[in-house]
Amino acid sequence: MLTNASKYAIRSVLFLAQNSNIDKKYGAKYIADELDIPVHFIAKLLQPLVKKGIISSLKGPNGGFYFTPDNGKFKVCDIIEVIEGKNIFDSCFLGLPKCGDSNPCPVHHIVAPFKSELLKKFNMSLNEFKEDMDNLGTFLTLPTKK
Amino acid sequence: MLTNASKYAIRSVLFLAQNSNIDKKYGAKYIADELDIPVHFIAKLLQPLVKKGIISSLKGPNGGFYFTPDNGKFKVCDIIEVIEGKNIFDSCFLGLPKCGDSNPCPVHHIVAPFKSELLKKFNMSLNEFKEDMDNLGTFLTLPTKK
DNA sequence: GATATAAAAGATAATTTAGTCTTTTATTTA
DNA sequence: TAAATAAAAGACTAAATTATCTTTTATATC
Ligand code: SF4
Ligand code: SF4
Repeated sequence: MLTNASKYAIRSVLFLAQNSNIDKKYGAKYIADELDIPVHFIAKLLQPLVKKGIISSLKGPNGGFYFTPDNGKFKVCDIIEVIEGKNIFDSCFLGLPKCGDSNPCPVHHIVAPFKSELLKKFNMSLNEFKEDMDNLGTFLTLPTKK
Repeated sequence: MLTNASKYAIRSVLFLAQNSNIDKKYGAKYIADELDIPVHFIAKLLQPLVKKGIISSLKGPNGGFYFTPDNGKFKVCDIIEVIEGKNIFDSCFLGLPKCGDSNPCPVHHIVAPFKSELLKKFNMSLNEFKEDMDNLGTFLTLPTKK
């Protein structure tokens, strides 16, 4: 459903949202180690996200990637869109040509509500999403690491 | 989540389950046209399914692929396993290393029940699955075609 | 038995996704 | 202003997925 690229990107952005700010930046190397992602790969992925404004970065010593309240106005969906190009939630489960509520496949009643719940979640702003994680105690970086 | 290969295979098997029997066989060409799948690709995919016993086939004139009550004892999961190699439902949504009920990611409460429902469905025998489709009026081949 | 038919088998090609490596540019600090 | 640092940019390699093409084998029918 999601490519590795998207998964990596989402986790990285959320890591920055939770742990960084303008005075506390993280290099690609650190993020890669922390989230167990190939260094060069994540470095590439973060570039377009910076360009889009979903995360911030600064070159040079004491530079790195970081997150500002402004960055938090974007949504998880935006990350996916930047990385994948477009609507990843178009192609559905069995890849039928013209299906949907009126022509449901055998798993539509399972897939459709799942999709809409997920989409609702992914349409939250990153700031909200972060709040939620704090409140619900959900994790992205696992406790075993670091 | 599922590769094209799996999707194609599932749809083809279900098509045969619904429409074929030992006296009514369908060639790869027909199936491909009907389900809008590349001919050579589906022909390749069906081979291992026959070998496994999930569908039946006969060479020569009047030959083709078909479905018997015995074939119907297999499950959708078996199709996926044959095509993909193994447990496709292992790798999860955000690809975290050590997550789960006790270390949930932000979407675990959405993904976990979806996964278990889907797995329940895919663990039904193909005979049961077929029954279900007839009863619920769900489709795989769309009415527009043929 | 010869011929036609259709699956089985195998080799190959194209595309997408994943991952790596090198060079350039911006920024800080000494 | 020189050196060090880290992102940005770009070129490249590898692997998996998707798809195509060709040859062989089994079966039915004439
Ligand atoms: S789950 Fe719904 S949208 Fe997805 S393939 Fe089935 S019918 Fe189509
Ligand atoms: S949904 Fe559950 S199993 Fe899947 S990545 Fe999140 S925590 Fe892990």
